[in-house]
Amino acid sequence: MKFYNTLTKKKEEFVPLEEGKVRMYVCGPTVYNYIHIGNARPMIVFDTARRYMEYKGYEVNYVSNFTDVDDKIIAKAIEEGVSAEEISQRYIAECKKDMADMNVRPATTHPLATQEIDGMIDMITTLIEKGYAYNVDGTVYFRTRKFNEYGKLSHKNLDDLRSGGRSLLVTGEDQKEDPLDFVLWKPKKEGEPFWVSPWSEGRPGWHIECSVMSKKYLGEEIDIHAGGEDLIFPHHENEIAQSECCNGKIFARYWLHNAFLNIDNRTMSKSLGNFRTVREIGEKYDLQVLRFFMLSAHYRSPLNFSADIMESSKSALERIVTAVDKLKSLNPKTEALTQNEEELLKSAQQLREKFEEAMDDDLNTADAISAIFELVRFANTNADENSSRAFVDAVKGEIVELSDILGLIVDKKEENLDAEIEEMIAKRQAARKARDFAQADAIRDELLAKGIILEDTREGVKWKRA
RNA sequence: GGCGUAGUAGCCAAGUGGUAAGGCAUAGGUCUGCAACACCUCGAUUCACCGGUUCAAAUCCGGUCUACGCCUCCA
Repeated sequence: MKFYNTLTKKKEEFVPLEEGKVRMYVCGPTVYNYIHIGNARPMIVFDTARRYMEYKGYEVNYVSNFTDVDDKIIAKAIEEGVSAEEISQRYIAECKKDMADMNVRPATTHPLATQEIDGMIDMITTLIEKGYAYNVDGTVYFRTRKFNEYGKLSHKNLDDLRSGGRSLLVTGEDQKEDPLDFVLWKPKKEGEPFWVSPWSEGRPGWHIECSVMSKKYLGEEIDIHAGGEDLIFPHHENEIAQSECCNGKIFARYWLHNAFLNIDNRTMSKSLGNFRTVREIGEKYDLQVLRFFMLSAHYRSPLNFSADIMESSKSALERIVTAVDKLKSLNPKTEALTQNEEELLKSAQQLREKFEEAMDDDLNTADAISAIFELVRFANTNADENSSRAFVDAVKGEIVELSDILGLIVDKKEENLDAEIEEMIAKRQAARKARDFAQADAIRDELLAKGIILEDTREGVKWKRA
């Protein structure tokens, strides 16, 4: 299994620190609103990475935080006249709902920044003792020039950064020894939540949170650290600086970053006002469709979101679900595999190999999905009422299992219809038998109005929800 | 200004030196009372453009154009 490592700019064979185990940290959202579909991309992509590694037999310790103290949360709390905690608790709950609907599994641990303040104070203390940080009137800064590997992840050099075209000066900048120094601890402003520290009553900087939570739940050295590409600089660069200076060890071996999601070819941003929440998409589509859409491109390629592409994703996903439905509705007359079927299953096996090769190659989910579609074609062509039960089950199992690795649910649970609707379907069948097609079509239209689509297949009447 | 991506059929998207996967949409056909589903068939002599290397390039090198990202809170 290979991953593209931002640190080395190469695809590298994945070798965990401890055989059979993976320690993985994914930067989670700041919870001040419903998550948007840009937040959803890393969640889906790295959840898929986790599922695949588990499929390969690894035990994955997957940690993803919620940043629950931050300017935006405080601003929202003031706006609503409630506590910051109330805001963060509310949106953590909503986020978990969205994750469940996208079939993103809960992390092994979801730490909260506000629950880890002691660890942050400890780490900052150590950094000061070692000379990597300094306190100016209650604000603690990290001394970037003291860490000579600073820039190794984003491949920037400090001189370029200092002489960049943009001014790095912001409020309070004159206190810093160097413009690139960043905040580890800052004093509270009036009305803000705060914690007591040796330097001031205040709160931690954003970067220190992830360093501390990663260390506490995964250890000083971890295998994989992941997140959106915008986090490379400064967030992840700063995490490396903090953790490596504090612990004296390599922080993370593999750095994985997903590319951005655009909307109608434009960056999603607050200023453009074009960001879309997962909740909003969920009102129109099953979020499985969103998941399918996200996985239809490679995670390191920019992905464009539009209504048309969602529609085509919906149709594509339906093709897989329909094929599985058809397999489930078959009533095989024989049980055991025939020799011919045994041969056929070997070619199905090759598609699983194609799937694995794709996933092994830096999570090429687009190629992996194409293997599933080839399996669908295989099923549609080769499985029918004359197939044995063993064959039908094996083919169905392949499609369902591979889809499940991608977190796509294609084996929908049987749903019971109302007695009333069942009766209408029976009535329509009677009408068809009597060749009263006008009546049959009228009933079909009536059901359609209720959101039930009927299909007369060779295996009998089937229905699905619109 | 610095760093870095991308440009493959109407659309989405794999492929990174050996002769263009897959999906959606469209069209024709088989099936069907009709519809839907399913299946079959059809589409790039060609991979933004111009040069170069090579027996061989969408893939490597140089240049041009276009779009985009990070450097600033944002996944």
